[in-house]
Amino acid sequence: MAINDLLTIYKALSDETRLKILKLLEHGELCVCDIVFAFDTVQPKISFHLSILKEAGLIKDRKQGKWSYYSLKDDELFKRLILISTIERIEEADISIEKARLSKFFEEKKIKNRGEVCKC
Amino acid sequence: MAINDLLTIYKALSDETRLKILKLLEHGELCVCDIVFAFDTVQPKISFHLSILKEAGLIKDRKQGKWSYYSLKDDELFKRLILISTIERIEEADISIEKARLSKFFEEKKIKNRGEVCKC
DNA sequence: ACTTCATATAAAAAAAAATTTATATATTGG
DNA sequence: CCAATATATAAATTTTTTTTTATATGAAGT
Repeated sequence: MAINDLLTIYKALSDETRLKILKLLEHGELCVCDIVFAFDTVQPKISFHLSILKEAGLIKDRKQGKWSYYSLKDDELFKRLILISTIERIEEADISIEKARLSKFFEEKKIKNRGEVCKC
Repeated sequence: MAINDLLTIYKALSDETRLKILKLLEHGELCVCDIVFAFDTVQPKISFHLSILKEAGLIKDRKQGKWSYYSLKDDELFKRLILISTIERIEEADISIEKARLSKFFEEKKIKNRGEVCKC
């Protein structure tokens, strides 16, 4: 592994928002708007951070209709190690606000869609 | 581990000079002037990077006379994991120039000190 | 005490990264 | 085809990090 690949990975992990995004993706994929809502911020900011995580090979995306779903990409051993040990080390207290917003967002979508499968 | 500790560690690892310093420390302690020579650069720059690695708890220092000797600090499990997997992943090709300079520096000191124990 | 040498620290300048704001693309439903 | 929505991209601004330059500290030898 060239030193530049290492640098790209560590730089990707050197930002609070990005670490938290990885933590939120712990249990499965989320679309951009989920994450935007979780952080109560603007969409280009989240897209920017997602692009850096993707560039580092730590997440992957899947397009479906208008939506882009992002999830962890841990197919390489080193990245799996990094992801597992990093995500495990982030305490619930440090992500609880974002998780709470996300739950609320999911609730709202459920109500809006009358219990139907999530559209976003 | 609070998210800020993780961030401090990953930020410390997000710089080429610092990764290379860790690699150079793989086999034991070095003083500041060794590292300055290895990188063919100025001393405040190296002191700056050493302070960031130390702040992150990845290296420790030991003062002896005029000299400061730095070495890896892998007493915590997570940091040991990070250090081992990081240093192991840096290829020889990416550090060979610095190592060559360092060897030369050691040789010069040996000659200067007539084979006596390294003073710096 | 004075000078030299190794290192640290501080201030200023330069470079890199993140955020904001605006705009573009592409998909869906009418 | 048109409007609405989700996301991406670009440009401008702000913030953070790194580098450079200058100076300070502190130990060792004279």
